[in-house]
Order: sequence, then C-alpha cells, then structure tokens
Amino acid sequence: MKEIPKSYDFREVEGKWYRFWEEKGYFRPSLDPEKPKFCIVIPPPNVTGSLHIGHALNNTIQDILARYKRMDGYDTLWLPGTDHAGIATQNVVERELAKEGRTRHDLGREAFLERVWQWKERFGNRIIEQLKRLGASCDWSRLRFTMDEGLSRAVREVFVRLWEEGLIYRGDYIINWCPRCHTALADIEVEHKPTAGKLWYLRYPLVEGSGEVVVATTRPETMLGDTAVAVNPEDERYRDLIGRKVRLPLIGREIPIIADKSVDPEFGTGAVKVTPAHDFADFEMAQRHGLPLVKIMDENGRMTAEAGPYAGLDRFEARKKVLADLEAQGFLVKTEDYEVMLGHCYRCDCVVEPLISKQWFVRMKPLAQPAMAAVENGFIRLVPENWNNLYFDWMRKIRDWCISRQIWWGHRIPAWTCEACGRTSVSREDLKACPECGSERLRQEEDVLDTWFSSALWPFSTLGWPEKTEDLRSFYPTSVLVTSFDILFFWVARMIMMGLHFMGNIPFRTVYIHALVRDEKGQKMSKSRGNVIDPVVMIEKYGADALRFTLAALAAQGRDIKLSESRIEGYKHFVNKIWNAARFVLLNLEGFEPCELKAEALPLVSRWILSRLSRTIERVRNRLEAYEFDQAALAIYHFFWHEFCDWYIEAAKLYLREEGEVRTLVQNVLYQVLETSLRLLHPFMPFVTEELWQALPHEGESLMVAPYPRPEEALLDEKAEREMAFLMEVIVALRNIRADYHIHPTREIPAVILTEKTSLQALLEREKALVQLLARAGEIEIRESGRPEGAASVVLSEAEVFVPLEGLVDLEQEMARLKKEREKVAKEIQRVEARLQNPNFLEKAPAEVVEKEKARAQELAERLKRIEENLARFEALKT
RNA sequence: GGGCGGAUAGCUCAGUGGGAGAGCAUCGGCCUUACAAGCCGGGGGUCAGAGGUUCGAAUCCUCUUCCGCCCA
Repeated sequence: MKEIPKSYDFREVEGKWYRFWEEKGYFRPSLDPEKPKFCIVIPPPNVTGSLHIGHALNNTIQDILARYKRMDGYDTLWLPGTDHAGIATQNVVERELAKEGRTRHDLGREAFLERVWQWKERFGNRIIEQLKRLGASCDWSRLRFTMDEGLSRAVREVFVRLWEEGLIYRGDYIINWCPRCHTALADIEVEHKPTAGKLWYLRYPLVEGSGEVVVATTRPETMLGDTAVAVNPEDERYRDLIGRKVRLPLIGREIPIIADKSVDPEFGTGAVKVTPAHDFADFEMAQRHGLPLVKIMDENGRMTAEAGPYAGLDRFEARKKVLADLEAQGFLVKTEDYEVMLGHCYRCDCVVEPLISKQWFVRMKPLAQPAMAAVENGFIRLVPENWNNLYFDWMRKIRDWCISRQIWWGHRIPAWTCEACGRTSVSREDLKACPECGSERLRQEEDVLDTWFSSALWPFSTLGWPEKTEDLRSFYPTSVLVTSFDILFFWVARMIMMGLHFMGNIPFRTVYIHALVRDEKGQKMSKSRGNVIDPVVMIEKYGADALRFTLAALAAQGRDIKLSESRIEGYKHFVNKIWNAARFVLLNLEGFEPCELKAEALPLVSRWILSRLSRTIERVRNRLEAYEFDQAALAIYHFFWHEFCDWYIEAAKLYLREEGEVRTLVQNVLYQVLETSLRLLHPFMPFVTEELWQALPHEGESLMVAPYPRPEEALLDEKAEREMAFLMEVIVALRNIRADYHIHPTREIPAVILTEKTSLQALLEREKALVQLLARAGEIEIRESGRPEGAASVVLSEAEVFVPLEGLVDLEQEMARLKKEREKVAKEIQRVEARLQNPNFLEKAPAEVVEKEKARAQELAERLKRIEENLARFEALKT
C-alpha cells in the first residue's frame, strides 16, 4: 500500500489536480441526450475585479452544486464569463490616462476604446485565474464576455425588437446624473445615504398685496429654477393663497402657488418650492400641473445661463452665494440642522444630481407583469423565500428603466439619426444610409447601453441566442442561479423579464440567494475599513479546501456570514484530520482484499458505522437539495470526525491486530467508509479528497467523475445503533471516572457493570474487548446485582458502572457527584410526572408522545432509585 | 416614515410546538506509534423583557426594548 506523508501539503496538491481535471475535460458537459441536464450560469464578475470574499462564497456554492450534480449523473454545465462593467472599467482606464496627464477626449472615442480593450486583454482575466485557484469547475471552453461578438449580437437583437415592439422609447425626462462619471444612472444605481445637512426657510413675497409664503428647502440653490410653490390642498393655513402668485427672490420670476396632495403638511412650513428640472417629486408635480421646466444646472454640475447672475458657478459655490444673497436681502428666515438622504453614485460615490436630459428608456410595466407572475405561480422559486415580498414590492413599484449611458465603453445604441430628414432609425446592422430618405448623412447615437442591459440577457445570450444552438436547446432554462440579494433587482429581476420575453420561458428554476460576508464584528468588509479578508491570501495560507468548507459551513440561510480568519484555520484542522484518518487507513490496508460486506458477519461497531454513514449520506443529500449548505457540511463534519475517527477508527484497532477474516472485513469497512466519505466530501473539498482517493485503491480516473454516494437501506441498522449507544455510554462513564480521579490514561482500570437486562449483559459480554480497549479497562465483571464496596460509580439509565480501585474513592467527592446527579434526575422527574398527572395531557397529546413520557418516567425513576441506594451506602460507610 | 431580519453558553450560530445543542474559546488530564493542526474529560444558559394561545412555548400570536439591512 502507498504511504502518504505525515501532514497534508495543499500547496503541492491543488494546482496538480486542477490541471488534471481540466486536461481530462471533466468540466465540459457530454451533451449526451440521455442524461438529465444541470446548468448554472455564473454571475459574471466585472473584468476590473479581483476575487473578494463574496465571490469566493458565491462560487464555492456554485461549485458545490455543480460537482454534486455532476457526480450524481447530471450532464452538468457551469458556464463562466465576465462582465464589461461599463462605468467601472471606463473609470479604471481613465484613471490610468490621468496619470499620463490625458483624458479620454484627448484620445477620441476609437483610440480610447482600443485602449480599454488592451487593458481588458491584459488584466481582465485575473479573476478567472483566481476562480481556478478556488477549484471552480467551470467549462472554460465556453467562457463568455458581455462585449464579445455573440453577446453583442444578442444585445442588438433585443434592442431592436424592443424598439419595434414599442417597449423602448427616447425622451426628455428627469434622471439621476453623475457629474463625475458624466452619465445618467438608473434609479437603483443610486445609493441613498443619510448626510448631515440643513433646512433653510426662505421667504417668497406675494406679488399682489403684502404677505409672503415661507418655504423650507434642503437645496436653496435650486430656487433659481423654481416654477411654483406647492401646498397640500387640505392645509387650512394656505387655503386662501392657492392660485395666487409669489415673486421669486433674486430672480424676480412670478410663480404660482399650487395645491398638490403629495405635499406633506408636516414638513417644514407645509409649503414647498417646486423645481421640476432638478427634483424627481417636483418633476412629477410639474407634469400634473403643466408647470414649465427651468434647467439651472448643467451636466458638469455648473449653473446655466438660466441661473442669471450665478451662471458658471459650481453647484456647491452657487449654494453659498445664493444663501449669502438671500440673507443679505432679508429672504432667509432661519436655518435648522437637518439630516438629508443624499443620492450617491454607486460607482464613484459622488453626489448625484437629478437632471432633465434626453435618454433612452425601457417600458417596464409590460415586462414586469409576467416576471412577477413567474414567481407568484412558483415557476421560479426564490430560496429562501422571504425574498418574495421584496421582489413583488419592487416589481409593483417599478419605473421605466433608463438604459442610456453617456460613456464610451459598452454596447453603443444601434440608432442612427438622419441629418437630412431628421428621422431616427434603429437597426440590427450598422446603417450606411437612411432607410427613410436614402441620405448618407447619418449620425450614430453616441450613448452606450447600461451594463445591466447585456447582463439581463446572460442566461440565453451565453448559450448562443439568437442562434438556435444545441447548448441553448440542452441547457435553457438553467437550473439554478446563485447570487446575493444586492443584485436581485439590478440583475435577477431583469433576467427574468428578458428571459420570459425573448425565450418565452423562465431563465432558471431556482434563485438561491446567499448571505453577505461580513467581518467578525458584523461590519461590511471594505478597503477603507481595512477589514478585508482576501480569499486568495486565505487559499495560500490555509488551502482552498479549508476556505471552501468554512464558507459552506457558515452559509446558513437568512443570516449574514460573520467570517474570521480563525474559522478558516479551524476548518484547516478538519482537512488535516481527514488526511490523517486516510493515512491510518492506508497504513492498515496491508493485505487488503476487497470483499462483499455481509452485515451478519460484521462486528457490531462495523454495522453501526455503516448505518451511520448511510444516514449521513441521506442527510447530506437532503440538505444539499434544500440549499442548506451549512447543514450539509456540518453533517459530514460530525460524522467523519466524531463518529468515524473518534469511535470507529479507535475500535477498528481491536480487529486489525487479529489475523483472518475479521481483519479483512474491518479493512473493507474502513476502506468503504473512507472512500464513500471522500466522495461525499468532494463537492466541498475537491482537492484533498481527490489526492486521497487517488492514493486509495479505486476504480475510475478521478473522484470528480465518481458517483455521488446514495444511502443504502440495507445498511441501516437501528439495533446496532441502539447497542452502540449503550456501549458508548458505558465507555464514557468509565472515562469519566478516570478523569475525575486523575487516573493516568495508560493505567488499566477494573470495572463492574450492573444491569438487570439480560440482553445488555449479553451485549457487554460479547463486546467486552471493545469496552476494554476504548475505556482502557482491565478486568470487567458483568452481573445483575451486587454493588462492589468502595467503588467509584456512574449511574446510567439502564446500568450502573463501577470502578473498584483500592484506596481510590474519595467519599466526599463521590457523594457530591451522586447528589448533583440526583438533583438533576429529580428535577426531570418532577417535570415528567407533572405532565403525566395532567389529565389534559393524557387526553389531548398524541399517544406516542404520552407513551414516550411514560417510558421516560419509568427510566428516570429507576435511575433515581439506584442513585439513592448508592448514596445511602456511602452515608453508611461514612459513619 | 414603510418593509424585512436578528436577540439562545464567553464568541459564532443551529434548533422552529413534546427531553436546551454544535463549533470555537475556556478549565483539568494525556506526546495512548493516523493526527499535539491531536486524544480523553469537565464547567458554563430564568433561550432579550412582558403578556397571550396551548395539556405543553426557545419554537405560534401581541406588545416593548435593543441591533442590523433595504426602500422612501
């Protein structure tokens, strides 16, 4: 037999097996039409990205599923790819240019894009390499990129069709504008953060007669663009003023006082200024009341000519100046501290500005309706399902999606405007001439599409759509999407809409939404906080298997993961434990001959471990199917460490000493349990399991393609489990006494075991050697009665265990132990008896519960009796 | 303001109507030839608080307090 090194060195192992798997083509599906299909599309990481701990969790889960299903007989495709990440990538390259003292405008559009592509070729695959380190079993031969040729074709097709269906339109609307990225943003790309601000009260004098209206605002500079003052129609204070006019300070424009239900009478004075060109609520109000728009700020965050004397000022300077002037002229009533929710760009964290501009939009309502129904009717299942409400809520409140971005890196909108006839045409192919008038004076739209537009198509564009490919036929709809909730709407909801609209079918059956990984104090990890746990560093320090197992073990549903390095270190110990258990088995396979395992011929402990193994397999499979990765991982952990290693391997030493059949049988059980455990563990810890499996006798080329274990009914053995539970109780009792009396571990102790049950007596006789080995016991006497004098004792429910050692027992200590035990048992009896004496309980509780309680009461009573007797004996000895 | 989640051992968390659990940490004893990254044993909890439903509540309901997150 092969001997393996004393401790596991993952560094030498991981790369080796990853290359092996890839070379063998195991990551690729066979496309065998007979096999059921399993498919996951990866949430494409940004090309700018490097692997962070969230990716590590996300991809570990996907890999666990992919490896599990692959081993379980599914033709499995895990389809990888990257996202061009429009704004983020453009920002990176622009920053690079800035170091050379240049801007993208110096280069021009084409040269700039050239530069971005170069950057992508050089750095864009870093995260892919890191995923390989993690062990991800993606089919790299199908690697896609949102800007590659095929996907770009899909984007165009979708854009044109939506346009033709009237679901895309262009128009002047208020949008979120990032003055730094210089582009429009979608609603959900804006992060609202509480910021300390002020509430300014401004005096607007009435045009006719004396009097005034005081409005409260958090943005005084926008008063330059006010076109009305609004009050709530129910508000008594202002009822008489509705319809009258005020004169806008500083500017002198006359604006009306209007009534609108959206005004909150509780806010400020109950009267608000209306700036339709620079506030979402005001824009909507303006539409309701037909108010004019006055744009006082431009795309750079500077004041326009409409701002009169303030034209050209930056928005923050303008505020200062406006306030100073208002105060000087007596229009500023008062100032209060106020916390405002300020929108920030999710890419660059700048304060975004609501602006009116010409943008492209997708009508969402018609698309959202079926997407909602798909979840409502259970065609798509969100796991855990408490995300349903949030999903529905968001879909109900959905607004049209602003898809145009004023950047260069991305899918350029396929629309051309004819300078001759003014018509805008949208086309699948680049236009050379105007389809309307034939003129060649065409100007292509400058804007590109929101990055999420292309990722919304991901589940079918990556499979080859709009071509009718074999991949598309085989793998759409995909099986499960693994993602985190923060992109549920950015991405998941849009994929559902697009999938339903263009494929006529859901994009995936299940959406598994995993937790966010936080640091050990529960804070978000971020570079600025300096609390980032870098998965690549962890892999180098503890190995990919340890990291993966940790993430799986912590992935409880509906709760964020608080990760600390010590947890990873802890599970590295588990990896080592597996290694050493395998080492033990290998060292003891001398003369190993595979044989059939007939339950009757096996020692009790072997029947027990096989039964436990079968139960563990069942549990692991169930928990995996339920996406309870933590439960699955912990089930294996417990079985392998605390049943197989702690008990079975120790017990096996008894039989391995012997010659003959029993040795062969136990060797076979050791082998079988280990080999099966490795298969069971492989999706969680692919590397160490492959390394060990290859060192064991095995059939097949790789553990990766070995069958996933199935529970075997024939191996379940309740009797063996019950009997072992009893023996373990006895052994623990003996160890207990040893520890309490500080008897050296190597010293054999004599034991007397009392039990009235003949079946247990027989069991103890049969398994005496096992008890002797595991409890380091010498002579063991088994009898029905006759407590030895002056012995340390432990009372079990069906037996009493004594260690009669001359001069051993400390009376006080022994009595203290018994008294404590008596108290516990007595308390328990009280509870059980109270229950049993309650007629309501006897009447209403299910019969089996009542039976169980009765049996328990009896058992406890017997135990108490024995404790009392022992105590009495000690009392007698004392006097 | 609206919504969702959480509060169980020192820490991290499972348990979701019928005997309070795990891992880590801690304490005591061991280098027992697979493993000291280990083995054996121990201690530790009015399950946030109050009320209710029930024969029975950590578990279901209501309220309160505190802590997260999302949306406005």
